[in-house]
Amino acid sequence: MSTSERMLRLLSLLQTHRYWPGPELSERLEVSARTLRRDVDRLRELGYTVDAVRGAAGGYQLRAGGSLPPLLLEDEEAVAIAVGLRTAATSAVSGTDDWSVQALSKVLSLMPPRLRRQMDAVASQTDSPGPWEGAPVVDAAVLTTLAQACRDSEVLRFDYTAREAEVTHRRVEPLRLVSLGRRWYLVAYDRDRADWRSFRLDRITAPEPTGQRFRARDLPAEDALAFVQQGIRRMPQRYAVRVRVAMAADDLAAGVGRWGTVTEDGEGCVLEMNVDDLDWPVMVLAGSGAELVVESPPELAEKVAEVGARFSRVGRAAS
Amino acid sequence: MSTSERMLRLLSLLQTHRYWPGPELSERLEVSARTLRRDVDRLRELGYTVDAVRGAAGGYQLRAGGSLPPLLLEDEEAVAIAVGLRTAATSAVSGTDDWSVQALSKVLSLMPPRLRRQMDAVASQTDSPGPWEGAPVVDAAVLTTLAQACRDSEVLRFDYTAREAEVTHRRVEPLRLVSLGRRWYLVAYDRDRADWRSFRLDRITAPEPTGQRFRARDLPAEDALAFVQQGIRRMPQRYAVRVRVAMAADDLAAGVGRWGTVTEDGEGCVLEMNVDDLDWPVMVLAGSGAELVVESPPELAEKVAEVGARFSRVGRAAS
DNA sequence: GCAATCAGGTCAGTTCCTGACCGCATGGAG
DNA sequence: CTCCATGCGGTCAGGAACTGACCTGATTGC
Repeated sequence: MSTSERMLRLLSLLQTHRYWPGPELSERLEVSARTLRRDVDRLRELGYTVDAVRGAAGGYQLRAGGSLPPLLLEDEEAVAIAVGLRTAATSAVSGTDDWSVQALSKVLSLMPPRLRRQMDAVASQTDSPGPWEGAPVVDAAVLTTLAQACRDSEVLRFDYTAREAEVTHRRVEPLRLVSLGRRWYLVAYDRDRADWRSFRLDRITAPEPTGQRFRARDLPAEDALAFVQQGIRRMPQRYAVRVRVAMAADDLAAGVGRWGTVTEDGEGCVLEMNVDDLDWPVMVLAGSGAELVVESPPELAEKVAEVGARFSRVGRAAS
Repeated sequence: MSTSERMLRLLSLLQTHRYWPGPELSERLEVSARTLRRDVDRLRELGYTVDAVRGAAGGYQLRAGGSLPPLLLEDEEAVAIAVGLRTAATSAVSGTDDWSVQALSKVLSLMPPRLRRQMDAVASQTDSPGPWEGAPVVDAAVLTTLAQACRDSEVLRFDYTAREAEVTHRRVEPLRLVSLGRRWYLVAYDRDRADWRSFRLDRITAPEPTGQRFRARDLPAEDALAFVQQGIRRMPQRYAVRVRVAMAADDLAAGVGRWGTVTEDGEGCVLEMNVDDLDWPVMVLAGSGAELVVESPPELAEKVAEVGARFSRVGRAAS
């Protein structure tokens, strides 16, 4: 076994189990105890923090250091990571979204096929179609394909379904992925139209990297995010929800989380949220079990009334 | 720079960018082109699949091989992974949950403090208090602390809030984490009570590894999962939901996802789900916008009627 | 055809790695 | 307190492995 390989195996061992007695390590690596000590020293010189406990029942332990060591993962751990990243990236909720995509595409491009199949199997059972969001869910495969094409400056082909439902074929030079609101956009130079465009990812189908690389052009905007924002005439409609609820502020806040603010107000409290989709506030209100008054928007009042009427009919029919 | 370090840097470079021209690599690594070729050979001998494209504009490329190479991550990628795993693990939805925990505890224990802080910051903005689940959310810190204690066979101390709200102090030998339904349990040998117990994680506070290690005992059960199942007298109440809905099966299925099955039935369709919590089916039904008949359970019919009545009152008050 | 790239053989010099030995420091168990 | 298992590090000599330089081919795109 070469030295490099041995170092990797040592790192791997130190990552799986907290304490390793020296003799056990040296036996596993098939080297003398002296060489093991030298290997540990080498790791330390590389910047990894290896604690050592002396005395009887002592041993070695890898501790968090200044930088992240190369992660040596079991197959199942890798699958778990991929699945987690997949849902994180496709739901596009947080501020880490684009890094999630980057990490995902890195992991995916390195995962052997059998692990990728395993991941698909798990993900197909896991992917919850985000109950609260009406936003279209992005296909993870599309996302990673585009991310890799951006990273590699590779010309890309895909079909695009524009607003009017006409499907067009595109050949573009992809620049960057942007996540805005709950949507993903691809900023790319359209070769056939000879201009920059932004594409909604949920309207892209059958993306194919061509293998052909290109030199980056100048984007006529501050950055990709700005370009997308310029291009969007009408932002997705947002509702400013304001509802008076007859219950303790704390109890309501527990069910709402960070997607709304709850303020006390006399006997009850006031719930304020900004949402794209009225289903989620409706659910919160239904679950609250408390009397309420919808102050705005009118659409929510209508929706509540509609649900009330419909559910009342159910009540009569089923009783 | 030592050979081992150089190999790691080469792997890292190959992981970040798809194609690398040989001369650029050899320059970055500060070695001759010949040595670079030898390094690539070494990688191949270690089992990694490095593709090479000859001819002008050729280069090297790391491809998915038989096994996952050590992942060399950027800080932000690591944060994204940790956040993803954290939500995957704490929401305990999928079948990968325990592997998520293991991967998470591995990543966390290796992450330098600054990255962990960064992760906390992001997670605090991200953690959606799972709108659909009434189940208590498990603290990620508790989860990973316990996972590590299990892995390391380390005696653990914590406070436990039993059903009757009395807080007791425990010293246990942790064996394994089990995720059942939407809950996490710790199977451990309680040293003071001299017997095996299972603890609900959402009732554990302030867990502290003592550093003291122990020899594993025999669990009086098939495995940890079986032990937990035996111990739980009353499983969380599950409702078998069956509702007739007057809309196309496909449209409804899109909103329900894998958490229920939709079958066509004459003009409309039938929705069947198994849930712990009736809020989620109520929301699906509210969002459907269609007439419906609740066939079971009666609790759902009551709930629908209650919401219907309450929302109707809102309708009158707001109009 | 030419230029750029990867592939791989050979060789000599040098580096570095290994195992063996040594004495010392540390911490827990008896 | 004493003993023992463990980690720490110095030194040394032999040998393995690495490196760069040089060479010849093969492949690919312009």
